[in-house]
Amino acid sequence: MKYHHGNLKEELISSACNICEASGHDHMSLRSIAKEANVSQTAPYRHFKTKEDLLAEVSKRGFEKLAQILNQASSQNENMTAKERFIEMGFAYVKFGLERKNTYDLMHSPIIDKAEFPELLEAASSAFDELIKIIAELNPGISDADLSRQCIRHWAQVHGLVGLVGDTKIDESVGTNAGDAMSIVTKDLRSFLTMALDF
Amino acid sequence: MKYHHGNLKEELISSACNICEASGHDHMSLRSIAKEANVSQTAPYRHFKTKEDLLAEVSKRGFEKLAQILNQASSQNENMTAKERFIEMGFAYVKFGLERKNTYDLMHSPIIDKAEFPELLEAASSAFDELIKIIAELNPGISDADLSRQCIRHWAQVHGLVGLVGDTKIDESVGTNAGDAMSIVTKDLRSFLTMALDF
DNA sequence: TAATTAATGTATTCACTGTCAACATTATTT
DNA sequence: AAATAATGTTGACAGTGAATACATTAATTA
Repeated sequence: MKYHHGNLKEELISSACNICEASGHDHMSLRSIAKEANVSQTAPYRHFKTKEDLLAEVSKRGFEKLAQILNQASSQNENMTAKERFIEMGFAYVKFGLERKNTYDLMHSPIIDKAEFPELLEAASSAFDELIKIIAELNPGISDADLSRQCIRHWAQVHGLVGLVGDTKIDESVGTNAGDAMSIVTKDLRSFLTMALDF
Repeated sequence: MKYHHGNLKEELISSACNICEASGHDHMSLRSIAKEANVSQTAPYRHFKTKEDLLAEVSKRGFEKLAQILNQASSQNENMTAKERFIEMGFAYVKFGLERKNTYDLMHSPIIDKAEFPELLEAASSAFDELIKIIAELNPGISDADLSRQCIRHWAQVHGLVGLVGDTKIDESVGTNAGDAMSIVTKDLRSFLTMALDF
């Protein structure tokens, strides 16, 4: 085995992404990440100033993936109406958030101060821009202020839904009112979104 | 100073609430909590099986406070229409989430497995029930399934908004599209909610 | 009331964490 | 070829949640 790894930074990020998705970011230690790359516990410090730096990179990739997924959802199926593509984006968003919940949690975790990571900020913003595009297309001639309001409104709708479902998913078995309500939604997510994202 | 504290459990919870609100739940150690109560580092283990138990208690109090705030928002001002009271509830919800963001984050943090804490589950559910009441009042004769859908929809709306604003608050200064949009919303939150929570 | 027991506190220790400083090896530049 | 920068390792540090064994006080019971 050679002393210099050659591609350690990339492998650390990839390991971090895997561990995060598999176990959640709170079960994520630099040591375990380093071990998965067969490298000493302090090797990551040659590539990341702090653990937060590495987490920010994982978060950034999450936002990039999300932006890509949203773009796909709206750009493929050109035969659909703008509104249908909008619903598809909403569906893709919630699907992403639920299927990759641990990553999604990290992306919105307060342990990463986004203001300190301009690239992360930009990745998040570019995902948001996908939403702006479709909403603008759906509302020709809308004012900038109203466009902003509608984007926030719909973004908050899907973002909140991911959080709620993720929170209450297990509760279904317990049988609280909230849990019951949630199962009704998740059983037909697309039709729920068609209702919730209506204007 | 006497050996037995007398009211340690309650003081630990209250200290934990304070530290959580002041510094966020990730800067919250059992040791610091114990120190604030002038007690040894292992004393909390006589009252809480694990740290998660204590955090769950803090979270529970947060949900209780939230339920109380929502109830107040709808029950005071009997002169308002149901719809106006509904908007007031939404406003009170977002206000709570933003003003006590660290507590709100803990309440929705995945580090606490709500399924393991029935009392926490019930506190969260009782906050949700406040929403059910007003939505049912607003839609007389609504089916149970539709009632669920509307509750989830509006709950997700305000929950998502708290998350988004909390996430992007600092970004305003950076001037991303998302940050700009957010400031438009927060400058007149009540009118935004009047739009976003409309049917 | 006196003795026993349960409740509630402390001291010590453990494995694990992020991080730093000092040192080793290899790649790159001069 | 020599000097330097990049990238790796070892060992240590303080802080963490938690377990164990022990000390003190409160509550129960004979």
